[in-house]
Amino acid sequence: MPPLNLPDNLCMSATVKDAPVKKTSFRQHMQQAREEAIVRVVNRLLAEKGFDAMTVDEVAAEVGIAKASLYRHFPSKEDLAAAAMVKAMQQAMDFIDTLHTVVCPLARLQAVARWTMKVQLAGEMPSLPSENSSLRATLTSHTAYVDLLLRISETLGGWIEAAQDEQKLAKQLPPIVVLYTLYARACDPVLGFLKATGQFTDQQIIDWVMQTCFEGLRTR
Amino acid sequence: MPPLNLPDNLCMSATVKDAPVKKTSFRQHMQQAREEAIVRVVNRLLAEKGFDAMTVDEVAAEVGIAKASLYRHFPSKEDLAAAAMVKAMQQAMDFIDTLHTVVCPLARLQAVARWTMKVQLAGEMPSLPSENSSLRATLTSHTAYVDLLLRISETLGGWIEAAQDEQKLAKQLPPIVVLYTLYARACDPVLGFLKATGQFTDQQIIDWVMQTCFEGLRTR
DNA sequence: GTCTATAAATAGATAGAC
DNA sequence: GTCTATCTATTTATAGAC
Repeated sequence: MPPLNLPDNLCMSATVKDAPVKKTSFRQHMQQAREEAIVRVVNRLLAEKGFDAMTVDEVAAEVGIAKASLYRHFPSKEDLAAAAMVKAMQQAMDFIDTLHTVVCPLARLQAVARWTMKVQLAGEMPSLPSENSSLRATLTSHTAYVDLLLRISETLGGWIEAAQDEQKLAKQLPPIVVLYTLYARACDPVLGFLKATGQFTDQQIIDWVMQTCFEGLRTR
Repeated sequence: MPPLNLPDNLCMSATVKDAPVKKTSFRQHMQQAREEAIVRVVNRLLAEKGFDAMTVDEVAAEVGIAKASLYRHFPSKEDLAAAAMVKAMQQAMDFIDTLHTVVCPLARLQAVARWTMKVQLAGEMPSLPSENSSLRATLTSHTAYVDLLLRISETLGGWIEAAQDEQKLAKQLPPIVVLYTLYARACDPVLGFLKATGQFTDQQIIDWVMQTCFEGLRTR
């Protein structure tokens, strides 16, 4: 037994002494794998059609399990969506954590924007909840979601202020305007519109939207 | 009886000779007024919650008529939405037509962008149809909608090319990228996010989003 | 834990009286 | 033309067998 009462995610001991735990661990592993498969499907459907148009029947069918089994893992449709949002934000946070080696704050922000656009073009970016959705209430009471959103916002907010101090980002704009703009670009429908024309590569599309975002439409 | 078989909307004669016609005209007027009231409600609900979350019961309740009466005016929910979209685009086209006195093409484009943002903050901008919605099929087969979208796109497209020729708009960007970007900004969620903070005036919000759109996030 | 079958609620759309 | 009442399909969610 550890001397300190650490939360589970901070307990680093990988070795297990008792035999019975092995079976439990295996089961937990299987359950986790199943839930990850579910979340992957939800993530894609959420990106494709949005929360309202996504049906639980659809999710169950695509995962290949019965709907009742789905509800054993997640208590409601809103919680399904919340899990998908949390996973997407965790991946974003993971990517953000890889950027601490990049010195220039503006470059870090641009790297994040580029990453989110790539995720969106891959059809893996769950769309933002529209403001009056039933989803919003669930999300704002979902601590994992709120915590992650806060951490990401604080990290990016710090970078934004640093970039403004370096005169790299427009100082006339309040940091929250920049932050919300970056969030909005992660779901920018322009990417999908341009992709739907079938005339451009993903790389071209991302480069153009990156330019409109950071350089603006007007000639420099 | 008129000598030519003109469509109704091209018949300019305001004076009516036969008495019975007066009643018909009055009825038509009333019907048109009712339909305009319906479209106003649909427009607002579409802006608030989007097509999927909007219910026909809601529309009927807010207009103050029975649902069956609604269906006498519009054959389906999709047609309700289409009528709202068409009306919004007609208003956009009307505004665009007032801009032919403005000489600078860039100034015209900026005026249009500013106008759409004002409409959106007023809660009167019906949101874009998500790509796989049942609404999209109806819209693309709705000639009035397609015609208006085409006319607006051609007008703005011409202004974009002119502005690029004048070196006012970034020439690296294909005109279609600029056009889609302007369309997307008309529905930019950043406006709603910033308004929801309650910290800023509509004028501030519009000025900031206009700056991010045309000047970009990076320092000039 | 997964399944089949079903409940409960709500959606879009229509019938038929007035 | 507008209403009340209803139909039909779909959706979220659950009961209960295995």
